[in-house]
Amino acid sequence: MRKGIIEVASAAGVSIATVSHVINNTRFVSEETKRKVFRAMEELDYRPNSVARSLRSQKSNTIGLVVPILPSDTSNFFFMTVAQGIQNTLKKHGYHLLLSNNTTEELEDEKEQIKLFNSKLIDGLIIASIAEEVEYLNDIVGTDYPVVFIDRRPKGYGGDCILADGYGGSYNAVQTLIQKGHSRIGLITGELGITTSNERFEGYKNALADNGITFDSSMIRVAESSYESGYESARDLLNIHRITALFIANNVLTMGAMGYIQERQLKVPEQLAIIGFDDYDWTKITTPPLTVIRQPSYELGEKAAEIISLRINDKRVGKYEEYRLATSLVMRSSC
Amino acid sequence: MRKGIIEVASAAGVSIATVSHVINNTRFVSEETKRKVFRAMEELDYRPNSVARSLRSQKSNTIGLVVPILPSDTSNFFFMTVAQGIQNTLKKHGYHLLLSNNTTEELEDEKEQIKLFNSKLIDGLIIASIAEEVEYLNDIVGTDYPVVFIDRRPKGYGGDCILADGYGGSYNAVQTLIQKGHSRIGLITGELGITTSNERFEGYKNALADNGITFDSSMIRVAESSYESGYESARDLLNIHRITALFIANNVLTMGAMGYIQERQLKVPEQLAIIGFDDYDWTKITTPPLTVIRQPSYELGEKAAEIISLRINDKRVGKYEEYRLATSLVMRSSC
DNA sequence: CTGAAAGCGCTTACAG
DNA sequence: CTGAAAGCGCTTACAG
Repeated sequence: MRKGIIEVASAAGVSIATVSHVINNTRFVSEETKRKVFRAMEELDYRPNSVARSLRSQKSNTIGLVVPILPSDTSNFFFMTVAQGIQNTLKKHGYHLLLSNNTTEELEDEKEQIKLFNSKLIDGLIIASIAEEVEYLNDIVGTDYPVVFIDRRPKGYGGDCILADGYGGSYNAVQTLIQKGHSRIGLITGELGITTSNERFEGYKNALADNGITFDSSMIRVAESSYESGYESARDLLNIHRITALFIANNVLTMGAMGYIQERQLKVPEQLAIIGFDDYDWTKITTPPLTVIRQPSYELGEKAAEIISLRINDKRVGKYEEYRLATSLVMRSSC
Repeated sequence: MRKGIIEVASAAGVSIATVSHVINNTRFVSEETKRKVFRAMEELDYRPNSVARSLRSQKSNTIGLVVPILPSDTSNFFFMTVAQGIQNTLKKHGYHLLLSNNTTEELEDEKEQIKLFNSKLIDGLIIASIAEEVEYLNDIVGTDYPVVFIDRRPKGYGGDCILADGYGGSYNAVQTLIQKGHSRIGLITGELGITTSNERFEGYKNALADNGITFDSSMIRVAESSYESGYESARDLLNIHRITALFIANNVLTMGAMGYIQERQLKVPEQLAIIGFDDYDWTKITTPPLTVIRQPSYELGEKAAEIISLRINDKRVGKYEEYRLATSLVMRSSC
């Protein structure tokens, strides 16, 4: 049986109101009284029941996180790294993290998860929505708590947005390949629609254009996010085209494409120059080690956690902002 | 403003008690009345406030998960995969998942996180404790809720235990190397103490012994769990010894060791045969693709979630059990 | 077959 | 400087 505030109050010889105010530092209490209360809490090993606290104060100190991770997609560690960044910084701010994966890529599923969160009374929501358009949030969230969007920027609802500079990273990658003398540069990208993929695609196109290289859509493969799909895209592309370089615009696809390239025993970068996406340790151990565009995924999570806690505590009011975290080229030996 | 049970009751023309009983199916209500209540709930888009529900019923439908993941250890996806397995099956049982990483490898931190969970009223705890001895749980958890241990089996507190057969996997790996003609087989293992590492170490030793090969402790490197540490261990081992085969007993260390081996341009398996641990997609794309011991991490999470929900609902009472999930050898080209 | 009411453990006006 | 009491939104004996 855990002790409650009543036991503490009586042990300290004060009212429960005073105990509460001492805990929350919410009105003046004399040093003397404070000491007695602290002592009583100590002795009883008192921990405030945060369920009761939540019910009364209508705050839960809990943030909900919804990210899309297919069960089949066992290699997509991007959102997991983001989640870690979120969790670790949320903890510093005294918030808990309620985790929910959208495993079906269905919008209904996403809504359902948010509704579940609602019944638990969350103070904020961090979401990488699968939808391009999230007007539905008006019905479900209303103005009950702030929403922070990560990785992609949907339309139709107001919230801060934490993104990596995918456009810049992609431009940079293609520019680098061009400078190395390539002009027949293939692209494997995740499905278009979400801003993330769109921007990376734009970066590819603009880098070509700025260098006077004609865009050829047959050098592009749009793939769903899976190892197999990356593998097949690389195979198709390399069998049809005499491309001399390949840029792969996301981490799972990079892995799959490398699977095909390793199997086919292509000499990299001599026969094919490669730049992949996302900097994980495994990119150091391919043969040769992979040049990649790094996006700061952990930091993206940290930032999202920071921003949402500012919003919750009204430190930041007014216009929603978009935060862009820089990407960078990590040069190794594949190009 | 969200609607409460009172609005539903008055809209349906019944008492709140009846509404509650309809929702929870907890006593007989006439079909007629049920219909009215359901209609009212529908119209008002009523969602029970689970904070209030928790406070009153002393259940939260929430499970806490504590796993150790160092912030530096950006490649340790084992527990993340486990967490996914847990989350996905918990969702099916109607439970939420509260996630907390122990990022310091300090026992105090672990305790603190559990205490935080306690104040939120969790119904169960799933934990991969960093401690070999968890008697402290008696004070913190008492008998308030069931605890399920994953990945490693600590002493001093009663709870079901979900483990992979690390001993068997390790034995199998070494046995395989021996059958390929190797007798000078190095081992890189995570720090001993936790049962996981201990068992894998035992498997290594017993496989040697059963084949009449003398154990030589100078062929062993004990490393902390990081890419760098794996890299350095491989370097040390290969510089000192003429080993012809290497077994690496965890995933992060495998990656680090492969980093060194790739850099040194060793011919695998000709100059060095290798078996690693954990089957991730990246093991397919090294040169050559890596033979590994697979442990079913996602399934381990699923199992943990299943067991804890059985315990919570008293479907399973009595003696705590240990569940062993089989490991398997995934043969590729590195040995 | 259903209702009136207590109470889960806190926070927070109100009052002095 | 501090206390008495209402109330957050439910569940659950108790009663009929």
